[in-house]
Amino acid sequence: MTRQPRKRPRQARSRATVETLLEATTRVLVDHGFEKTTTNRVAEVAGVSVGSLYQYFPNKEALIGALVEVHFTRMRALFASTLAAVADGPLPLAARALIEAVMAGHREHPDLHRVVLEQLPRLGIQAERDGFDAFAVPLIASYIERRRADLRPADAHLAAWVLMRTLQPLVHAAVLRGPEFFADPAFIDEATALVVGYLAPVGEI
Amino acid sequence: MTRQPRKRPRQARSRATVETLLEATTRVLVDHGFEKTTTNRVAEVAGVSVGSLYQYFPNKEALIGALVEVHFTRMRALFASTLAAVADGPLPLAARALIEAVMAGHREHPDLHRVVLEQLPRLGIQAERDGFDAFAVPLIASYIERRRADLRPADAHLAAWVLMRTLQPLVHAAVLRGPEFFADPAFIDEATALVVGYLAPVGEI
Amino acid sequence: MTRQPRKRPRQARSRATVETLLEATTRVLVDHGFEKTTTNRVAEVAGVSVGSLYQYFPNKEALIGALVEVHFTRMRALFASTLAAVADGPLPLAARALIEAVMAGHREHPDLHRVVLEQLPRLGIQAERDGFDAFAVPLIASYIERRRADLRPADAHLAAWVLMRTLQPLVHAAVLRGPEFFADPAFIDEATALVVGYLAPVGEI
Amino acid sequence: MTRQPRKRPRQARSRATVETLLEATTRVLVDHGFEKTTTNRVAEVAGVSVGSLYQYFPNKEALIGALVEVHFTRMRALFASTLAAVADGPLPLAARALIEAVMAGHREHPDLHRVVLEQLPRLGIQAERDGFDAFAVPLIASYIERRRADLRPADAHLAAWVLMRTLQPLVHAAVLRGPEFFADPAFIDEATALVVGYLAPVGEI
DNA sequence: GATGAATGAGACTTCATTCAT
DNA sequence: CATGAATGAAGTCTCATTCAT
Repeated sequence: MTRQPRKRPRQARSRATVETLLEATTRVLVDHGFEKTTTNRVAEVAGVSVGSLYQYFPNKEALIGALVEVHFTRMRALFASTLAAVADGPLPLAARALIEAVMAGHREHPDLHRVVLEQLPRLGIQAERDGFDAFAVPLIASYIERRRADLRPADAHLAAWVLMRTLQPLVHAAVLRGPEFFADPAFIDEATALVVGYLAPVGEI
Repeated sequence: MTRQPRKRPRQARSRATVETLLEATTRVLVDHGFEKTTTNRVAEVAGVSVGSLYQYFPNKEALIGALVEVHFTRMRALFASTLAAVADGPLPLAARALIEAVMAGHREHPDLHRVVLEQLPRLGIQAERDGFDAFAVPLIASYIERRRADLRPADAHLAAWVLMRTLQPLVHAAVLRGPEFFADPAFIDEATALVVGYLAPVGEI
Repeated sequence: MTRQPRKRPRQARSRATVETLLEATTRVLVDHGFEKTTTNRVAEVAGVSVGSLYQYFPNKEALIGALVEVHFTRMRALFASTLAAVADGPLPLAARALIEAVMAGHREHPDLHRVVLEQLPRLGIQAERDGFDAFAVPLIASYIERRRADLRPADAHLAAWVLMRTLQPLVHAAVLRGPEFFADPAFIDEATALVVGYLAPVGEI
Repeated sequence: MTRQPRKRPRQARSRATVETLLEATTRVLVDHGFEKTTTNRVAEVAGVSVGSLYQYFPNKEALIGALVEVHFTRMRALFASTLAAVADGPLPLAARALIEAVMAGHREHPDLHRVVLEQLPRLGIQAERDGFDAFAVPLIASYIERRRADLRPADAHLAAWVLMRTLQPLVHAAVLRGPEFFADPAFIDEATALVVGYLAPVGEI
């Protein structure tokens, strides 16, 4: 029911336990899949008793939820800092940089990411609102807004949403196709062309 | 394990049973969600015994799988016939027609489709690729190939894949946002712009 | 409940069906083991509908029971005729002949025999009374009785029972050890020594 | 699949639970037979939840297997100590002592033993060999070896195997015939005669 | 007589969660 | 705070048997 951690760990030991539990959850999720991820198994892998798990997470949902939150927190930071760095440069460079940043973010733990993304609907989380979109779409929208003169879209927010809902799955699909495909520069060229062609189809910039 | 129907119904009676079971699955899935969709409940709603369910579907997965298959079969037919009809016209019209066709395909049973789309990952990532991409990507690739002179992409197959992995999630996201958003013509405009901008950014056609 | 065939097949076709069903039962039993022997599978292998199976056998027990009965009928005939042939010769030859006869009887379908013997307790059949012992023990007892002067045992019936309960499992164990062991003449020598040593330990005959 | 206990009980409480479960299994097996012995019924009789049962036994087979193992462990100890005690005395006394020991081992819980013996084939033919033969045959073989001068058999190992595969079923058959027969001293006389006649038919010892 | 679809009780097993120690 | 034994509702699936066609 609740999806907040039952209590904020104040002591160092508690924080360590929580950390260990999240890592164990990751491993079990990646190794065995969601269906076989039981709280008992997670506790065992974490080297902790089930009771302790329930000390920090009121239920299974909260456990997975915390993991998802970690993922999104990392991605938000990555995205925001990259955008800030390239916001004033030419569009093609900015697009390419953002795409590469997101791909880099997934390259680290592709298995975990797949499993996390697959579980979003099940957690009743509106990925769009609670996850990443709610954070990234406004950023992109204001970027488009600022450059409105050079870009095609009339509705900056809608365009930002379209880009998000387009690029994210594209990157995920690329991740899932495996590292050989992933490393192919042709793919990044095409993704960049998609963004640029959508925002500035006449090639003004 | 298996996801094939256990046996083909031969008599009229059993064909009706299979039909009833699929309808019941749809209803239970829509009303209660995947987690609460049990074989017993489906059988009960279908007014049939569990045993009969297992006569035709070796397990729960096969039941959902059959539903997904029905969905994909319809979509493939819809996609192929629409593409055939617009393949010789101007690109923007073709793009718009295809997008509208796919959206129309989802408009019929939006609840069912939402639930089917949410279950795809669980049925194996292959589902999407095998179900639709393997069918649609070659069609699009040959379309691009034929018009290679007018279009930007060098690698027709890669471009077709990018479009598939881009548009499909975009449409799905739109479906999941609900009917109000779905009805907005601005969304179709933007999706069309995405395709056109990607394939012919300088607007030759 | 009942263990009698539901009705005696009078027509040729019926007799053929019963025959086919028994053969199918044998094959399924040997190939899949008792646990996986279902009436539906037997009917399928027999190329007959389950309904037809129940036309001739009131329940599963009766089906297996009929098979067991066939086995015992063959063995009884084999045993009786062999004993009749050697009853008047020297004990060691008689013993050896009987042992070899029983072994020959098992050599034909060792898998079937194993499975039949394993199922005896489950069928609630007192192997000793209904199966083979009730038939063979009196025969052996009367053999001992007739030669009482030359043999050790005081209680012919008890001795016959001991021999039965001794040799039968010994032969079965030999069958289960496989054909290499089975073919070893040393084994038959030992089994013969067992019988002779028991009946006439001082070697008078 | 597995027939090993799922986890070793560490606390006193859990050891008690395992004990209770085995006793309950015994009772249910004796009262209702194998077919009607369900894990739920066993748990209920044990006054424990099914979950607890599955905490210690991965499946029904393992439960029965544990019972059988207890039986064999007792029998092995009984057999080894008896043989050690009589190994240096005269053969007839040794034979009689061993037979009586094994019978005494069965006399304690005849119902349980009957049911265990009936289930052996179902648990895999290996059970007998692994459970007892692999242990007892070498012991008997070395006994024969040591007295090779006084005994008939040339191949000590073969003779030991023949004796095992002969006496064990004989005792079991006696157990299954019920206590009246069991108590008859004439039976033990005959069994002893069987062993002595086989090993030393000329009666030297 | 034959067919085979349908039945449904009941078997085995899992796992999130609690609570005595 | 930690432990881990215990819980038990609930889920998936099987199969002997029946009966309408």
